[in-house]
Amino acid sequence: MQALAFTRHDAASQPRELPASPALTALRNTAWFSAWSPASLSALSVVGSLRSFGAGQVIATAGKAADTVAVVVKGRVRVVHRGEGGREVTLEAFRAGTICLDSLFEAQGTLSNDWIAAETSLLLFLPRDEFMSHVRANAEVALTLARDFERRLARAKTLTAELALSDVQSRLYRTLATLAQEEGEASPDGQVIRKCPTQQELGNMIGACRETVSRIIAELGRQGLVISRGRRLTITPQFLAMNTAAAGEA
Amino acid sequence: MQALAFTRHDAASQPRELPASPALTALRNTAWFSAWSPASLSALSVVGSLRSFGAGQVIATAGKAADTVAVVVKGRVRVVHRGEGGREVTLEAFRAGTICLDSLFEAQGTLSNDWIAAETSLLLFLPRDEFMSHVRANAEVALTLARDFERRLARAKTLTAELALSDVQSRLYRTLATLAQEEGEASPDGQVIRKCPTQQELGNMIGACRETVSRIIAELGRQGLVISRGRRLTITPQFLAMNTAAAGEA
DNA sequence: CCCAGGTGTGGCGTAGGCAACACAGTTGGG
DNA sequence: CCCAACTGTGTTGCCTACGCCACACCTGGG
Repeated sequence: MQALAFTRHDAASQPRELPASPALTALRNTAWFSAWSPASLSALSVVGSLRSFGAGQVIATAGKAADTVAVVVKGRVRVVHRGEGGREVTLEAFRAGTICLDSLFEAQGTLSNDWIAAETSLLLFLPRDEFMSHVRANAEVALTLARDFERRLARAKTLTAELALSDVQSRLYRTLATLAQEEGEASPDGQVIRKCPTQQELGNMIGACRETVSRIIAELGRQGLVISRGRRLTITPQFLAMNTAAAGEA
Repeated sequence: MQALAFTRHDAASQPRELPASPALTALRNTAWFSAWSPASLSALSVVGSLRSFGAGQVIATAGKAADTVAVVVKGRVRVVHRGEGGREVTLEAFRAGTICLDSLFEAQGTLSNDWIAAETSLLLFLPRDEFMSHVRANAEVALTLARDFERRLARAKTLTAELALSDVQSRLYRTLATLAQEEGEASPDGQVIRKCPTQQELGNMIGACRETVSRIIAELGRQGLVISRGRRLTITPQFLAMNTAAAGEA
């Protein structure tokens, strides 16, 4: 709202203000907001606040009032549900350029799950009402929102289906394959996943325990389908071929 | 069935406009469209077509082009994913007044799952593009859409979490409880669920097999927490008390 | 160098899927 | 009205996938 005037007067009489607000740059570089008008962006950036989190740090816990939305500027955020016995599942993951939205429409909404920084991350928090009023003003933007939700819904449904009718092995195979495709960098041996999620984390993503994941990956290694060295996991092209579009293994 | 009304007006010599189009009435009575302008509704109703389906009948199968959306005017639609070994899960259920949306935003979207009529149902099919152009024209409506998706996402996340970390028993307890609250009619003994889903269907909803569901319900009956007679299931208030907000049982 | 956090492996116990039947209810046809 | 043909339910037995426990080995960051 004021932002434009702000920057302009900056040079002249501004006591202490960054010439190119980091929040604004963050918004500009965020894929999710690509359809937004510059005016909305700068208006939003004024009321937003940047905060960074270390790997594993808790960003918010279930039950907290959902009065703010978080843009993932850098890093990765996981939405985690904790069960009784210390077990937990990762329900969703938000990578850089996406936005964590939960209970957006409930009047007195509260977060339904915990948000954890999966790695060192930089988040931009925006007041929910402010955010929503911009969405409300622009049908195209509202559609972006709907599309985003649809994508998330599709993912959730896939996971549900897998949990209900596949075994741990196939679930792991599939997530390794997609991980390779989305994160992997090509190399002579195959797709290399640098900074591969912990086996515990992999387990959480597919509803399995650490040990089982370990066993399966070890077996894959023995078969030469995968090379695991420390934090780096290499997925061979053959494995990829087997687990994309087809699914059958003994 | 609609055919009757149709023929009647036809004979009466109205070549172009039905005085009270069944499609329009359907739209008007559908909760999902309550925020829509009358103009949009009648425009849509003109291009919509009503069709009815018997219980268990397949409405559409995975892979079909998602070029139409379906409003559930009467009855209930289940979205089902079929796995290899004949097993299947119910991923979502749409009751009367809701609208089945899938792959709404993909350019060449195809349905990702099968749609089955859970009971005798009446559906109104609308061409997707037509539908979308109305949504696009009105931010408020687009927001309704987003809200709808968010609700579905929340449900999906709950199911995922349960599948990953609760056992069949607690899952069943919870769905029985919600079923009682949403479908049940009060009675001296408790909430009566008339036309309760088959045990097979219950199993599909929670990713369990028929036998297990049977065992658990039988046990509940023995404990007097539930009365199962034929197609009717009665949930006692005590059971409800136990499984709403609290969850712990031996 | 050391400690913490990640990984490999073995054993044990069990939830729950699959198969297999036997007994209802309901439908419908003669 | 009665007997088939179904469709849904109760129950029992077997068998495996996998979670949990327990412990030993890496490995990389301070």
